[in-house]
Amino acid sequence: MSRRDEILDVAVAVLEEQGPDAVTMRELAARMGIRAPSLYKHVRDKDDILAGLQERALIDMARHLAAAEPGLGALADAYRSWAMAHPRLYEVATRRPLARERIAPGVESAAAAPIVAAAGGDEHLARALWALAHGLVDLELSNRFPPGADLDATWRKALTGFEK
Amino acid sequence: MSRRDEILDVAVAVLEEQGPDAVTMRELAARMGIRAPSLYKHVRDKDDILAGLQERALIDMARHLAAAEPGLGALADAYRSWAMAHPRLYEVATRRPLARERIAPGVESAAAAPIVAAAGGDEHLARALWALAHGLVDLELSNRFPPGADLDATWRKALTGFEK
DNA sequence: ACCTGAACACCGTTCAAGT
DNA sequence: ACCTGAACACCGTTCAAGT
Repeated sequence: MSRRDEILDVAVAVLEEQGPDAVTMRELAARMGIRAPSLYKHVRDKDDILAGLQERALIDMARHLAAAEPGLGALADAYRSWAMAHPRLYEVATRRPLARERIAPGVESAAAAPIVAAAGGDEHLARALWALAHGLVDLELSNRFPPGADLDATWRKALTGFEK
Repeated sequence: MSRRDEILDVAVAVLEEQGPDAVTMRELAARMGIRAPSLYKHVRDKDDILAGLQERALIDMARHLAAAEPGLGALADAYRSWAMAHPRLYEVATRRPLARERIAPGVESAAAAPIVAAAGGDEHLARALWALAHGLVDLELSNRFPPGADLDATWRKALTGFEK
């Protein structure tokens, strides 16, 4: 395992245990038993670390979506459950531009593939479905729905428009 | 105009002209001709300023949505066009938990009202529509769609599922 | 090849003190 | 009532130097 991958492992741990503000160069270094400046021998800058987290999130999410049962409902469940299991990682992965030049080719399309398949190949439908799922997840993660809202029912209602 | 409102005016200007990272206590103070510590006499902390921006965004967006022609398509256009006209403000307003205790009561429901009306009072449908619009806007603002994607067509396709 | 200490240019925030 | 300077505890990052 490369030193860069070790740094990313630590970053994931800090992100999930202490939240995004705790992901500092000094904290990552401290967990590895070195000093912050040493990180720059293995990583270009902090943004490079965040791009690495984004890539990992996309890869893991792609695997999770690909493993879902056929059908729009199961895919939607998979999308939501992955996001709820990794809320901080989901935010890091989606609330910033895709670092296309820093992420291995094919990762983006692999994550999109199950959605495109569920849309029967219609790219506009696929984007609409993705936006719908993302919007629901993003608003839930930001606590924007009223406390006590029945979000299962909201998801069901949301999908009715798109079920054939 | 209260000193707090002056600070919020400056914050909006900095946000739109220089981006979110430039919204620092020192920069706001400098634009007002004072020092950063002085801001704390008029504002509790930086989060209070962000909550103020969130409130302003919701109020302005509510007015804009309420002025839309009847019908789902016009409402969706209004949502998207407000967000694209104030992209930074949209992000500040939506990418953080609603500061319910810091925002005047009624602001949240006023912003939601046009969407609930378009949903014929169905709260689940209203949330689904909101999430769909938010997801499309959020992904567009984060540059997540492929360059050159025909997003007008995506919006049209997205809404077909919900038009009666 | 990998790590360090010292340093630079920043942050948000507190507080005693000035007018 | 409003503003200030000095200070504190942080940031990301660079760089010469050490092993």
